[in-house]
Amino acid sequence: MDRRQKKTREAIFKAFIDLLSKKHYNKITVGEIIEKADVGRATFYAHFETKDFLLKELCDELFCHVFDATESGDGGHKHIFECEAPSSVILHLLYHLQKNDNNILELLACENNDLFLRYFKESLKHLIQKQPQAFFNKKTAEIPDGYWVNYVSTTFVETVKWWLENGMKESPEVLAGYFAEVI
Amino acid sequence: MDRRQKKTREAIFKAFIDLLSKKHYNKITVGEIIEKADVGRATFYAHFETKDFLLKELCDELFCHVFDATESGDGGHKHIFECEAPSSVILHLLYHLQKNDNNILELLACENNDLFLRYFKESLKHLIQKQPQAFFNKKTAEIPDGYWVNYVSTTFVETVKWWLENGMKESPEVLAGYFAEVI
DNA sequence: ATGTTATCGAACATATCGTTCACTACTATT
DNA sequence: AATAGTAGTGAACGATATGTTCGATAACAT
Repeated sequence: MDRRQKKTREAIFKAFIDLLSKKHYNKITVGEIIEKADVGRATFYAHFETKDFLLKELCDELFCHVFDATESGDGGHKHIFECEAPSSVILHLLYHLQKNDNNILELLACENNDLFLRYFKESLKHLIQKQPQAFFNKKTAEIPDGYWVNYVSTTFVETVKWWLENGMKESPEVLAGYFAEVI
Repeated sequence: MDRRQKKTREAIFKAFIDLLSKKHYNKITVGEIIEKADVGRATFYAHFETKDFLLKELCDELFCHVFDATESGDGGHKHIFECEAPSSVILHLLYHLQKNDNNILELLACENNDLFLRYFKESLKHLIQKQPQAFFNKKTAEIPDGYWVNYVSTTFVETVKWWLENGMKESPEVLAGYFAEVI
């Protein structure tokens, strides 16, 4: 990819994340984004059809990285959830969050980012459906699958949100304990 | 209150609910609302400062009615949650939802209404904190209160949402069973 | 060196917002 | 029934944001 394109794209993402952590998505204007990113108006629209698409692409990039990370070269893990015992998937994810890869925390922590949380939850749902053994161990037969998947993913998202809103004082282990407790 | 004021206010609420059930809050314009409500532009702004305030007032009215209903005259209940055994609070609430008082269902069911769900959840939190015995019976000591309250209210909201999205085939009893099961 | 592509920057038409104002219609009170 | 007060009307307005266009410039790949 052209170096210029990459630079522009990243500048826009960065400006957008910056703004998202300070104000509500609805109140952010394209004008603010391009000013902060120091990018021409036409350039913005050459990259993203609308502000909504910008958010979507941002989410795709972030969650793709978090849930499907492939690190090449430095001997990193191939796939977050294939190199771990299923029981520690949650813990692993919490560690990633604690390290704040990709500044994902700013976005999860800030109020009013429902769209963002929705994407997070959707990614989780896919994960749960792929790796049910990590989550389904306590499932009782009478509850429908769809209800259970929704329940588990929501609870996890809310657990993380609560963690952030309360200063992330707990260790990932303690938090995973809370999560396991209610599930 | 002046009959005209009341009529206008209700026409605006009705139009707004109508639109909310069809499209995303962000995409609804004041122009659409006043056209559907058949009300002058200046009139709208005489009643509501902005679209955001309209939503807030709508939520206040609906949730106030659902959570704090006082029916006078026809021998109705004084306060939904004072005339019931604590254990059936959830069931009672589900019955109310099933009857679709105030068209609240359209709003909960439609996609993208996060603001609305937030209000619902906040109301629930207050309820839980007022009536902990209805929800806290299974609480284990190690979990922080804030986490638990958030967990229970979120799970309830998500339970209702799941119910709606799947056609409300289950009876309130069955659904309360699912809820009790996961909690 | 050359053709291609990305960005710039300014201008543009369009849409929505929230306000204003003179005018009309309704309501409550006497 | 007359009147004073209140609410709604509808058109117009300035301000702001949107998404597009286009010629000029600079960076890129080969």
